[in-house]
Amino acid sequence: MDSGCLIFDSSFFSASSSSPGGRLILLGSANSGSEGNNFYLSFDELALDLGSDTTDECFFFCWSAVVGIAEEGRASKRRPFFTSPDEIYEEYYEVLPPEKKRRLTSEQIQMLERSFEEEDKLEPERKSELAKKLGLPPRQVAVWFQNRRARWKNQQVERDFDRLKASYDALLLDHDALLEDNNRLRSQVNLLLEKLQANEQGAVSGVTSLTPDDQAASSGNIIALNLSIQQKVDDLLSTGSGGNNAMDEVDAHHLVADSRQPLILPENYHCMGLRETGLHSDQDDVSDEGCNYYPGGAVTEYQKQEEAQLENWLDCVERILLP
DNA sequence: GTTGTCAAACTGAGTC
DNA sequence: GACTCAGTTTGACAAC
Repeated sequence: MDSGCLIFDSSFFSASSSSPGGRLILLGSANSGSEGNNFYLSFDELALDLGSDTTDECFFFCWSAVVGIAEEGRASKRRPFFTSPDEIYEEYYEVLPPEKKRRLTSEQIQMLERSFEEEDKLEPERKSELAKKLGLPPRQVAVWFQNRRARWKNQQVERDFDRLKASYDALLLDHDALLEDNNRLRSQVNLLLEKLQANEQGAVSGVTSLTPDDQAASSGNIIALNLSIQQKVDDLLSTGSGGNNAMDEVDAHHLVADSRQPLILPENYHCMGLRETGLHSDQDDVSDEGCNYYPGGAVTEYQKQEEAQLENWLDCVERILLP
């Protein structure tokens, strides 16, 4: 007798060989032995057979015919018929010698996966039901669900990582574009500062280094710069920074709190930038009424006012452009 | 034969 | 006590 076996009542042998019970008996009679009126079948042979092509229904039918379990080294342990499939399962797997890892069949895995998709938690009733359908001990079904939940969690972490990385890459592109804008605007500011300084030196000596055209161009540049930055800030505030939500929520508010106010220029600033040369910002649709026009040439009060305001405004620009 | 990967199974702590 | 979870161990299997 093997280390574990089932003992069948001799009356069981009268079952038809075409029935599930008959199939089991045929196997038993072929591979095992007999003791008096009882016949035994090794667990190994039984498990092998049940694991191959025996249906779930056959499994239960067979087990309901079991009348006892015997183990090597102990007196034959007799017991009445099992009263429920669960009881049969428990006793079968308790007596079964500790197996090495049981690989699940693809059919079993498919059924488990379908069940997992429906619900990743396993209530006791569902566990028993699944265990019966699969021909597995409930404990193994529970372990499979536990491991499956762990695998799902790992996969979720990987999915989150991919999503965040894509978001980061997009943000990086935004950042690079902003840096480029920053540098371009900064060089414009430097250019204007240089011209401003040259103009100041000219004022001291009574000669302006700026021709009327230069002055007009300079003012035009300032207006364009102003509009460019204002547009940039407006874009950031209204549509976000290139469609990145995280940036929208953080940086746009940052701009509102820290940087927008300085961009509010003196009321007549855009007017002072206008020249009789006809230079006029296309985007500037504010009326020209009340504007101060000043003639080119020698330093005037207008120029002084403009320089003072320009310096003030450049401070504002610096606060925005410099980190 | 060694190594790496994956999945089954186990363990201990925490929760209800 | 039953259950879940994070972490770990162990065995099966494939690739080299």
